[in-house]
Amino acid sequence: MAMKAVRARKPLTRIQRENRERILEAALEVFSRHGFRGSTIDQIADEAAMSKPNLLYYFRRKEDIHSELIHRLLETWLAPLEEMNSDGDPVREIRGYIRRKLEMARDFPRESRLFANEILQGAPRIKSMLEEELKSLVDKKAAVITAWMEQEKLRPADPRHLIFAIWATTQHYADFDVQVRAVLGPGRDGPGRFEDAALFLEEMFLNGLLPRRDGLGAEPQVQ
Amino acid sequence: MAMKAVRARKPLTRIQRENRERILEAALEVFSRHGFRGSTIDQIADEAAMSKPNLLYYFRRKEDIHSELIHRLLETWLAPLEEMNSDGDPVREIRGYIRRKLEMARDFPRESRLFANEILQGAPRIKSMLEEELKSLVDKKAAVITAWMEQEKLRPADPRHLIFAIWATTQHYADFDVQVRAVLGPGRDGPGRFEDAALFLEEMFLNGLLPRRDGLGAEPQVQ
DNA sequence: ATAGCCTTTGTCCAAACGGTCAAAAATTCG
DNA sequence: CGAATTTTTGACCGTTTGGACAAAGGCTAT
Repeated sequence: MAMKAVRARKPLTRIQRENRERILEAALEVFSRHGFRGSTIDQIADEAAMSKPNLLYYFRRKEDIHSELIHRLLETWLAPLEEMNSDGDPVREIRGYIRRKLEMARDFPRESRLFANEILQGAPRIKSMLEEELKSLVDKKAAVITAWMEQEKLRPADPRHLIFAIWATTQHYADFDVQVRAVLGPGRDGPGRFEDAALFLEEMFLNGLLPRRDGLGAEPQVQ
Repeated sequence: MAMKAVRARKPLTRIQRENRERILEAALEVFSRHGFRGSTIDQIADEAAMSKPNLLYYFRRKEDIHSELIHRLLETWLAPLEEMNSDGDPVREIRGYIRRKLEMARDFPRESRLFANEILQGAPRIKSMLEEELKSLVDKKAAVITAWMEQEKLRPADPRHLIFAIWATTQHYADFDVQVRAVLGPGRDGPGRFEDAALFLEEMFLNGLLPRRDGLGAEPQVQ
């Protein structure tokens, strides 16, 4: 009986490392546009310039590729929030978080869309991770924000909805990129788009839309 | 002589009206979860409790169903922004817009996800509508907001990015519902979720996070 | 060089897919 | 009623899909 080696714990060869990366890169491109069900192995193989059986030599099932992508993504995804430091200046920390998330939307739009696709479809593959890891991280950071508010360094507000708002506004520039470009039009569209967004969001989250009533007239200084 | 539009060939029968609605309702459920490519006619027929050939008697192609849904949606979708009135009080108008959008996220989450799916996939079917109708509506309302800012009724800010921020934050509660629920957990989750969101967003958009420095309230002076 | 493993490919398959069609069943209408 | 029309269905078709497999082609260490 010919034994098919169980690809379990052997170290990866150079070719294996290279080709797995090529496949994951191609799969990110495809999955992020069409979602899991809307993507085909043929599309991915095509994108990776590889034959389908060859691709299936590296990943036995379509789902394995998707699973690997999603799991890698989550680490990266939580990092910016992890970085928010309870010892820092609240305004600086929140501004930094907004900036980091916006940079991720700019530099990793496919990852953002991959994630959005998964959530839109009901997060069938990562629901438990959301309920455990993500929830506990948000709980932790919500407590930090609440403490800041109790020290009256920030206005009182629901910290969880604040986090949602930061997620929503920043990821919007990756996930709804087509719409953003369409609305801004060829004139206003361009690389400066993210700079404008950053300026707007920082101002918005910190000061809101109401005119200031302190009679000082200057923009708010942050320590 | 002008001819009657092709459309008006025959009036729909009662059964046609009923079944077309049943199909569209089922298709909304399916498309909003899986996107166009990820959905199958069988799924939709199943959801509508109808045989596939029967369904195809009412809509010749899968794309026709999707197209009908998307076109119906867009009218509803633009309405809340249309309602924003340049004669009204800016704060009241913006607050009203946020509230209306949030109500839509609460009452029509499937429509929101259908739209999100379409945009995520690059808006292949509605790109031109975004560039024309949506863009011109946003341009119009951006001008209104700009005027408010010039009258110093609002702080100066990019009106288009403000509109994006309102879209993003409100639609988030429909599109990322699974994530929101997971993070809030069984305790904080519930119908009150949207009420909390509304309170947070209104406060956030209008006042921001910084403590007030107008010396009128009980909060401490900084500097 | 050559044995032994790693990699690639052509071929194949069963299921799922979008869609057709003719005929049966139900409805409408004179 | 019965005829005309509309609605429903089972059977079917060509294509696409995820995946299996054995055989062929490379690579590398001895």
